[in-house]
Amino acid sequence: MSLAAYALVDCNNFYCSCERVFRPDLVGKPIIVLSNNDGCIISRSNEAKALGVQMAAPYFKQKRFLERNNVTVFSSNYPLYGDLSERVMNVLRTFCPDMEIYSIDEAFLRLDGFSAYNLTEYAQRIRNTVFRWTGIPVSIGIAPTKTLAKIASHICKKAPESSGVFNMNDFWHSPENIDALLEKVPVQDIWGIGRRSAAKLANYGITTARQLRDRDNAWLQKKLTVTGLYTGLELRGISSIALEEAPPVRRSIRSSRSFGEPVTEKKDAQEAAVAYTVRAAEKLRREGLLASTISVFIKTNAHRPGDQHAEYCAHTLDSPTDYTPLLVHHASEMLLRIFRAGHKYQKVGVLLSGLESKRNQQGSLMDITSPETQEQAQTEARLMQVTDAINKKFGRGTVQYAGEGLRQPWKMKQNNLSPKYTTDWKELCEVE
DNA sequence: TCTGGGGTCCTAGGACCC
DNA sequence: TCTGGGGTCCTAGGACCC
Repeated sequence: MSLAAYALVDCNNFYCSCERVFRPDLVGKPIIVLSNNDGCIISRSNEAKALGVQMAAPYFKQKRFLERNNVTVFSSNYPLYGDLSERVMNVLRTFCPDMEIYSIDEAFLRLDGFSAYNLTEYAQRIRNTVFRWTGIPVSIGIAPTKTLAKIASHICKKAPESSGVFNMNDFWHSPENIDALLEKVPVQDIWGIGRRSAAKLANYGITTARQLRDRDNAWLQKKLTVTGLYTGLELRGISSIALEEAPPVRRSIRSSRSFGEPVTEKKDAQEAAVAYTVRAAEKLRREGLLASTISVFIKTNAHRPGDQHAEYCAHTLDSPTDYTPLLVHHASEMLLRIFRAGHKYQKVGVLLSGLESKRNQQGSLMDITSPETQEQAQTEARLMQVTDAINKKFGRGTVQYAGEGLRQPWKMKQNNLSPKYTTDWKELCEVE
């Protein structure tokens, strides 16, 4: 039987690469992309990495250094990244229909059926095509399991001579090569092993992927739960984490942001809670879902130990809904309940959970409710449809809820935003 | 002055039931 | 009144991911 073959296609420094597609003048130069609120650094070009710029470093601490070194800085522009991601995924699908979109910049492909091809060459073709059609450079790791494919893609990024593809299957049948390779992988670089588990494993003298692989199943399960057991099996080449081709059913929708400035006024925190509820409810309807529970949380800045307050409040509705005014009403009320004057708040968030499909619900609703209730439900649904349609056509916030406020002093910072080149007619790229 | 946002899964423990 | 096993469901907290 031939070896299973999973490929992980991973976009290189994805957000930076997206910015460069529209700014070719920045190719070969150091650039970075910041998190929301211009808080910390979440993507670095190779040139920025070479300067020693650290991932997740707070921007304000690096600002001087970045200026001195002529690093170009971008606020994150998610509509742009989402659009380019979709284009990359569409190209990949033409090469392999057995595909799992794992994140905005990664996809797993199941390449078993392509044994007639030389897989390394096939991956090379995928890589070249993605770059030609979208401008995004990718790395591809191939191995008998998803966990090993992740490792293969890391290896490939670190080794320039791999020319963007690393195929572990090519020498799977020489165990000493695989041993040598896994020996060089630190345990915390393995998919599914985070900081806490790595620290725990270090206490048992386990610091490399090879050492983890060689522990027995019972030990792995005892120390790291079943997820750790699966990781161990996958490191041995036994596929235990399946390809998920259909996106999993969503369980929750969250909307939360750090404030641009610390918030001390109840009214401002309440506006933010309302605004986030409006956004979460839009997403709910876009995906044809209803929520049965809404929660609101508020917190102060964890980096300011002198002023700490964090609280959370949940409300379960009589029946699941996607009606914004009702959700806004509950969110607003809960916020007032958890807000305490005298604190400098950093963040408010809204979580919708207990989600179910609207389609399943409608039938049963019709059976048991009165004509008046049905009519009201239809009026509400139409109102939501109309506001969604207007906001889609003319831009978010064209129709706004009064509770969201107008001045919005709590709004996040985005001082280095690039234009919406691909998703907004007003900001299309101009060609001269 | 300034430190992201949005998700999932697993386990333990409590409440409740037969 | 006391005793017991076994099952389900829910929630909070921890850990992980990109």
